Amino acid sequence: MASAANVSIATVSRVLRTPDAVREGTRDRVQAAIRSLGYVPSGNARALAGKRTGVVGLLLPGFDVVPDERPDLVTDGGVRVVDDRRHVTQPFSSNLYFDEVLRGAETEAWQRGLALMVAAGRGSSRDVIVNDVAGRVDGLAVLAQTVPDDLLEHVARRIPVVVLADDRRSHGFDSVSVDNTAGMRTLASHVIGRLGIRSLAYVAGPIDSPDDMERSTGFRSALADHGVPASSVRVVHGDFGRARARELAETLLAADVPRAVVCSNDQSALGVLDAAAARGLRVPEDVVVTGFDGIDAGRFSSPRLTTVHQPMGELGRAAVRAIVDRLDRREGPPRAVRLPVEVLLRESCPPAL
Amino acid sequence: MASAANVSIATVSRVLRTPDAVREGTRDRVQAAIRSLGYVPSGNARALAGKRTGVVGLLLPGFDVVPDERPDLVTDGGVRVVDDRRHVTQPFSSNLYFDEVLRGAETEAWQRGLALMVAAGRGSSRDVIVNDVAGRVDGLAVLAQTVPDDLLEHVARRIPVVVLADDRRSHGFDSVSVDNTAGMRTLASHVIGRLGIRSLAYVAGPIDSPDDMERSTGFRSALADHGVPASSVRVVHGDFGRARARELAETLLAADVPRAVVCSNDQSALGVLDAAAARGLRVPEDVVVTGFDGIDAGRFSSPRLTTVHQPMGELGRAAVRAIVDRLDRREGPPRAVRLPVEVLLRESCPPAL
DNA sequence: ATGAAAGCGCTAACAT
DNA sequence: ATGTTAGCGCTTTCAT
Repeated sequence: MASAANVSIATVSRVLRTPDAVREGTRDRVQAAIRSLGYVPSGNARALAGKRTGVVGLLLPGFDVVPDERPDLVTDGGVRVVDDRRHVTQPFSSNLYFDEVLRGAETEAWQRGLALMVAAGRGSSRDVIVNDVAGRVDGLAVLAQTVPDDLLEHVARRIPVVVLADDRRSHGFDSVSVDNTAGMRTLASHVIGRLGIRSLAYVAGPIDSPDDMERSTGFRSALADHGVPASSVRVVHGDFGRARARELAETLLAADVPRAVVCSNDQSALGVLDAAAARGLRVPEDVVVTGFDGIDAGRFSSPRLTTVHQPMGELGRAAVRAIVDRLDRREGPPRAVRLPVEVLLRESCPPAL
Repeated sequence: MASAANVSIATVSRVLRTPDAVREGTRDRVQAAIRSLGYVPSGNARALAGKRTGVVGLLLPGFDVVPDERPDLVTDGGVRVVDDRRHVTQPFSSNLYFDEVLRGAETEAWQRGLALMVAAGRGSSRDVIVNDVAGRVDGLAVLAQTVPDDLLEHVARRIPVVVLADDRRSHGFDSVSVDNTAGMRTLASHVIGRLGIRSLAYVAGPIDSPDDMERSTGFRSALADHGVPASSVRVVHGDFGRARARELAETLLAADVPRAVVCSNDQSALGVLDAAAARGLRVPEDVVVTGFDGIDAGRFSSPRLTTVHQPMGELGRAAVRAIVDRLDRREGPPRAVRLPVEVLLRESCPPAL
């Protein structure tokens, strides 16, 4: 390549990185050669020589997509024809969540001239994958609970690691998370203060979930703010899943029906909606229901779900920013970025009754 | 690193790549050192030495996310509260399309021990980005119309390139696309042959769209198959957009209403649904409507949209497979993979009337 | 303004 | 079974 333009390899490098440092005639000659030879510089060699890769990594939890079963109606001309009328809508929301994070990270990365390498921490090969991407990038963003702590610590000794959706300062990692507490506090204040509801139930998540803990704290703050005794609130613990929440709500809504059911996440709230419908209770007329997350299914439920929306795309963007920050400032205590959330009032708990 | 375990650098390499070629004691010593030093091997150096990166690239069209505007209701405790009741659902479907492709590619890549680098060909910096990823990967998958041909040809001289969702054999590229023709033919056959409808209208897309051409061909085949004269079908050309389709359909459904409106894509079909609703026509009782693509919005429309579903995830997977194939067999004519589609019969055009 | 040469951190012969 | 060594394709001084 270099020889085709009668220049040294160093000059080719200059044409690519610092074109102004090369005389015009020479530059043109080199560029012509690049074109005619179909030359594309090796990013790997560059990264190796330059001691930085210009790539950031993003580790998502397993993507495992389970295709749903639908009966063949006929197979006509090699094309499957399926009766999709009763087809149960997939709980695709969790995937969407990651997709948005990914898109945010992608956007921010390229805006900063960085490439993005994605990987999903799938099962057994996870360690290999993690090391593999860690060895190719300048910094790594990891979604909470995707990678065990010890592996993360190992990697963090070499490159900046930022944990998403979980405040890990205490573990020594930079983190980007969402303001669960303020979000729930605001939503609950709406229910109690604005709508004037004082008969409440709370559907919590698993006791060990950090998200749930923060949201519960926010909920209790709202109670305190408005002088509602915590003891007057019936609290049940679900598992963040729709089915379990529905079971719990069947009981909750059996007698002495609360005027509001506040849930720690959207899936639970959807389960409560299911139970309310089964019991013939109208939402929001008989009971208002709220969720947390802003998953897509909540936009399509009936009634549509009032919730606290997490800025997924921003999470991805902030992650990349955090990595870049850390790259510029290798030392210093871990930082935690808190992203604001947004309360979305929809039909299941409207602005006013 | 090597010295910490009293071995040569070559032995470290062996422990990592061919552990069995190293005596157990030595291996343990090296692994201990790896752990205690937080050593992560450089993927770049490896790629450089090994003459292959183990990474495939995926180029998507711009991800540009336009956040929608919603009015602030109040801002309470730093948390925005928004009345989201009338919030128009975003046409997020096109994004979902790419997300699924991405997920498919991701899955296939990691199953084959390859990493995945993603980039969105955004505006001006596109050339830079393309070259940047091209220089870092063993092969590149590009979504149709993301990158101009000359750039693609340049890159293709160095690494395998496969074009997605567009049959580019004629251009010399490998490609993975979807069987538009058979899909439309099958769906139209259902309408004509099975439902016995002979009064049809067809909403086409832009005349220069390869997708549209194939679908039109499939449609005409179905007409011929069932002896319906092409001249009896009213054909209008839209732009694949919902708004334009609605305008066209207003006219189409004004008088002499066809029993079926077959559309070249889902967005158009949704526009037709809009028009039908505006005119007080019942779907499917008065007129049946079909689309093509299988976008999510069609699962949530009312009535739900009968369509031909494209296997987006498979597209991504097949793309990675095509790259790997080509890597093993650098020479030879371009190959075109055709993926099967699936007809999904939903309420807008049910299995039977 | 350009060339020469020393690495960057590995892998892959080739030796021992 | 392990060490030695020559690159891989660049960037970056240091000369010229």
